[in-house]
This record gives sequence, C-alpha cells and structure tokens, in this order.
Amino acid sequence: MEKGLISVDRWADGSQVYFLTHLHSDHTQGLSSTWAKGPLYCSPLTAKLFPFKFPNFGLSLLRPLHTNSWHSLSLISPSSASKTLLQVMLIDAHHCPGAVMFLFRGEFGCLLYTGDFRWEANSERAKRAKTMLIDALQGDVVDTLYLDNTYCNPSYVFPHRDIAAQQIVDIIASHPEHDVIIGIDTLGKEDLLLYISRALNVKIWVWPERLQTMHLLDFHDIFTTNTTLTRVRAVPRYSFNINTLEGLNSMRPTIGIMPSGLPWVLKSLEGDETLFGSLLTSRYNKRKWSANSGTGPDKLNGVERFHKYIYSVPYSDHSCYKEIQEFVELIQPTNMKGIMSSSSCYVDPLYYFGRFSRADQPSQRLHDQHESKEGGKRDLAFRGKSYLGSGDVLEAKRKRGGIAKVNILGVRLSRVSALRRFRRGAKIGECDCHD
DNA sequence: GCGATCAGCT
DNA sequence: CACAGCTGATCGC
Repeated sequence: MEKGLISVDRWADGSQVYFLTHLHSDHTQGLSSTWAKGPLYCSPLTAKLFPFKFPNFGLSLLRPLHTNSWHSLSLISPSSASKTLLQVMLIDAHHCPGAVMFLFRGEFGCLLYTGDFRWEANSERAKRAKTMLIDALQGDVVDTLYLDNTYCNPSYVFPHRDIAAQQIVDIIASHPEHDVIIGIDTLGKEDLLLYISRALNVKIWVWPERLQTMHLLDFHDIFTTNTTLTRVRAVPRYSFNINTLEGLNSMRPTIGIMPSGLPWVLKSLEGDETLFGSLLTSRYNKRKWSANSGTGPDKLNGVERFHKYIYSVPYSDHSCYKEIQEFVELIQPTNMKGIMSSSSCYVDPLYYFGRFSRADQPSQRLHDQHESKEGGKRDLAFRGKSYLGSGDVLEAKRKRGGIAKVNILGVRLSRVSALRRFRRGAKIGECDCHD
C-alpha cells in the first residue's frame, strides 16, 4: 500500500488515516497500545470501549465520529501530492455494540465498507440505517462495495435474531430445574441476554471483565458476577465444550446453549477425533443433522440438540445469505469485494451477486481476492488474513501442563492469563464461583 | 520482565 | 469448515 490513503480494519504502515469498524479481535489484529501510525476513526461507542481493550492507547489518536452525518478530512492525495478531501459517514451495522459501516467519498469515488453487519428485514434499527445510507448516497453509485461475506452462500439460512432469542428463552423455560450456560464473546449478543433477562425475569451471570463491559454499555442491575443470584450464566465461548458441560452436570443439572450462525462441531471426549465428521461435509447437512442418531432428530426451526446437554441456536450477528442478497440489490455497486478473505473459505460475492452489480463482471474472480487491479481503487486497504505456508517443519508437539491453573466456572486460566486479566482490572479473587 | 507475535486449538 | 478469541511459547528489547 505505498500509495495508501485510508485503511479499514487493517493496521499496516502507509495510510494517512485508519478506520475501525468494531472491536472484535479479528478486526484489531495489528493494533496495540503503542499505536502511532496515524489517527484512528471509529464510532463513539467503540471509542468508549476502546481503552478497556487497549489501556494505554494514545487517546489523541482516537477520533470518534458521530454516525449518520458526513465528516470531512483533509488528506494528501497519493497521486498529486496536493490536498484532497475525504468525506466519511458512519452507519449503524447492528453487529455488536459500536459496530459501523463506513461510506467514503473522495477522489477515488464512492466506497462502502460494511464491516461485519446484520440488517434484518424486520429490524427498526436496520431500517433507520438503511434510510440513512440511501439518503447519504443521494443517487450516487457505490463504486466498490466491501461486503461482509461471512455467510455468503445460499446454504446459510437462519431466522431473525428476535426469533432465535425466543427459541433460547423457550429452551431455558422448558428446563426449569436446570442451570444454563450460554457461550458468548467479549463483545456482542447483549441484546440476546437482555431479552432472556426480561422474558424470564432473571439476572444473568457474566465473568468480571464482561461485567465491566456491560457497565460501559450502560447495562446496570441485569448482570451480576454473583452465581447465587441466578441460574443463567453467560460464559466465554472458548470455555464452552462437552467436557465443561459433563463436569458441571456432575454437580448440578446444566444445559449449554450456543448462539451462533455456524453449527456446532462436536469433538470426541478424547479431543482428537471429530464425531460424525463424515456427515458434516456440507454446512447445510450440518444444520440438518442431529447427533442423537438413535432416536432421530431433535430439531425445531434450526435449533439443534447436538448433545444431551448442548443446544445450538441459529442466533447470528452476521447477515444470512438472503439478507446479503437484499443488501447488494439495494446498493447495486459497480464492483464488490468480500472482506472475509481467508484463503480456504473466501466466497467472492460476485459469484452469487454479480448480476446485481452494475458492471457485468464474470465470476472468474472467485479466488482473486488478494489483488485489486483497478488502479484508482487501490487506495483502500482492506482486511485480509495473512497466510503463511505450511510452517510445520521442526514443529514438535509441545508438552502441556506443569502450569498452575485457576478455574473460573470452567474457564481454565494460567497464571499468565490471570495476570493479564488482573492488569486489565478484573478482580478474580472476588469472583464468587460455586465450584 | 515485558510487549509483540505466532502456532495451536476450539 | 471456523462466528471470534484464548493459551502458551518464543523472541527482541
């Protein structure tokens, strides 16, 4: 990017200004508290949450911009070396708290970078955002659409989040004597937890750092770190597995719920072999499949009981295929690129939506995601995962263990990790766990 | 000792 | 596969 002007969710050298769509880790790789490459623009909510993730970040470089209005930035044109004006508007992506799309106007034309987004047909928030976007465009053509193509395949079919949330409430209500754990990430799915809390009139347990995040998000009273106050706990997704559930069930009857657009892949208890692997070759089949082969599918509207303790519910913060299609039909961009471009799973949106773009592009670009050959559009760097070759040479199996662990409700932490958490302000010693 | 980065894993 | 992200190891300072 020697001629770089702007970067979105990408943190290499060479751009004059940087933009962050939201605070999930796969979009902040390369960012650190020692950042000094240039101003970083984001939504006001992302800016509020930002210091929690990057405690010593130089706040003079953090530039929150309000959504739904144009902002002008004066930059130096990479081509003419003279001043050039960049206009940007932030639009609600309804993905996780603070998540936005960026609409750019400048000498390069008009670009729309969606970041991760979910715009459901029945969502008032999405309708408002859509109106903002259309009004902002004022009939202008989007030259390049950088699109959240996470679920850009017709096999990805899942319901609106309010439907999936009610499915989860129903599962919990049908297990009145059970504890419930729900797998979540460091940010996102707060609306789901809020819905559960209101529908069942329960508080929700979260781990200490997550409670801090909830307070930053102005959620008070609903969430607690006291396990005696509720039977419903939201736990880090990475701590959520069959072994965790088996262990919890040796103490109390407990079910686990995985809200995800992706189906859950079971691992054997030995952790080595994927169960039912031969049947999980297509995502469509995976959603169809029930692990309980002896008694037939235990499945309702996308909800699956993968395991006697575990439910997978299709609650997704990314748009499903149909929603992506509707978005592309709405924008009708001249050109399009997927922002999720790991080499093994990249699906070029043009493959499915080329007919909705203004240019009649052949689908030959299916695996051409890494290079932009249209000279004028090279100003925008976009996120792409770097891929090393198979560097497994000399890679000996490292011995695990030998390190003391502290256990927080199935969350296994090394001392190093506990220290990291402590530095970030978590008071692990005050976490009243019941195991 | 610390931060940045990477492989590995879920 | 991989939504997003943790863990532990290594390396350079």
